[in-house]
Amino acid sequence: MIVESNINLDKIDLAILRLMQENSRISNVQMAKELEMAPSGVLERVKKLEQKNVITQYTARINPAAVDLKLLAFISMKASHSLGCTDTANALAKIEEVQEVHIIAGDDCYLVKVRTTDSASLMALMRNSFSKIPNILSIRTTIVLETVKEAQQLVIPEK
Amino acid sequence: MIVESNINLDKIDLAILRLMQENSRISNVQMAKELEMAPSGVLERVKKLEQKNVITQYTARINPAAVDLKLLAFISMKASHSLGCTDTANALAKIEEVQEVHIIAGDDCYLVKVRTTDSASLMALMRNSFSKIPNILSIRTTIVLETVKEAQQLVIPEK
DNA sequence: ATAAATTCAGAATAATATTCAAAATTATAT
DNA sequence: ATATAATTTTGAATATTATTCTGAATTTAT
Repeated sequence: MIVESNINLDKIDLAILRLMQENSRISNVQMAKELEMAPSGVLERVKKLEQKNVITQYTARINPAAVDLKLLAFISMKASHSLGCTDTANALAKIEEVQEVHIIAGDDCYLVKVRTTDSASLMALMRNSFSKIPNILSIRTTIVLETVKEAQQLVIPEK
Repeated sequence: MIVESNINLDKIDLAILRLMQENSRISNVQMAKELEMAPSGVLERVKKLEQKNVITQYTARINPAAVDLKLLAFISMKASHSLGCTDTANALAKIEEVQEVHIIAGDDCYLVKVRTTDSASLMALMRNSFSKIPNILSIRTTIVLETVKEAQQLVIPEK
């Protein structure tokens, strides 16, 4: 999947991205007003941003506590054959409670973000799912006590 | 800000959340079809989910590379007066490149997720912004080499 | 400078959101 | 269990918005 670079995005595109990032249910009419152009023109650009995979998804953010997901943890792991081991990362990614899987530089190899109901369910997850992941040498689990900021918005730079 | 618990959300609410999480630009008509109810009824529920802060935002996910944000890093920090030090966390949260700030249990105190253009801009950020954060004893920066999964979707449990 | 390609505006139509009153359902109190 | 109150849902009417398309304008490449 080829990804377009910033070069192809002009000021209007970036403005659309900022608006959409802030509120993806904004109407074309509203965007058109703010950008001072016709709704049809805005729509055209939005379609292209979707096609070019600049916009990858429209999503609703849901309060995790409201759906009983009260525990957030970061797990970092060492692997036996260091990197190159995409299998391990893919196996981690398949676990649905795993929100993020990063391959990292430094002491450990993988950094994983996990959300579960409580510590008991995290324990269950580790017993049932993590234990089956290949090539793991060691695991260090860090429990989040409080999340002060959790933005998904990107700081979209000027052209 | 009071947050409602799962108890008040019935099966239909959870189904709406799943649909909205998957595609926040889905129409009421489409949701109504899938849920086998009238569009107006769906709308009513959505409004309530917004009011109750179950849905906190509608957002477009943007490919970071497309807007030239190619570097992702996690920074963990030790603080001098351990926790209780909300000032430090708040100061971190104010930095716009900082996407997440978590207060964590364990060796370190804060875990921060940062996104910048490249390592040079991360360096600049650390020099200009992080250096001014109070109460920091030590910093450990972990560079992400590759992100295998980065979901924002929650696994919404059954009623 | 010219031609080609792209982008945009404006109008027409299709689709959707929104509102509201009445009916249905659910919860509550007796 | 029954009556009452409160909430939720529906269905129809209206307002708003999305979408399409063609010609004009702008941009880009030659």
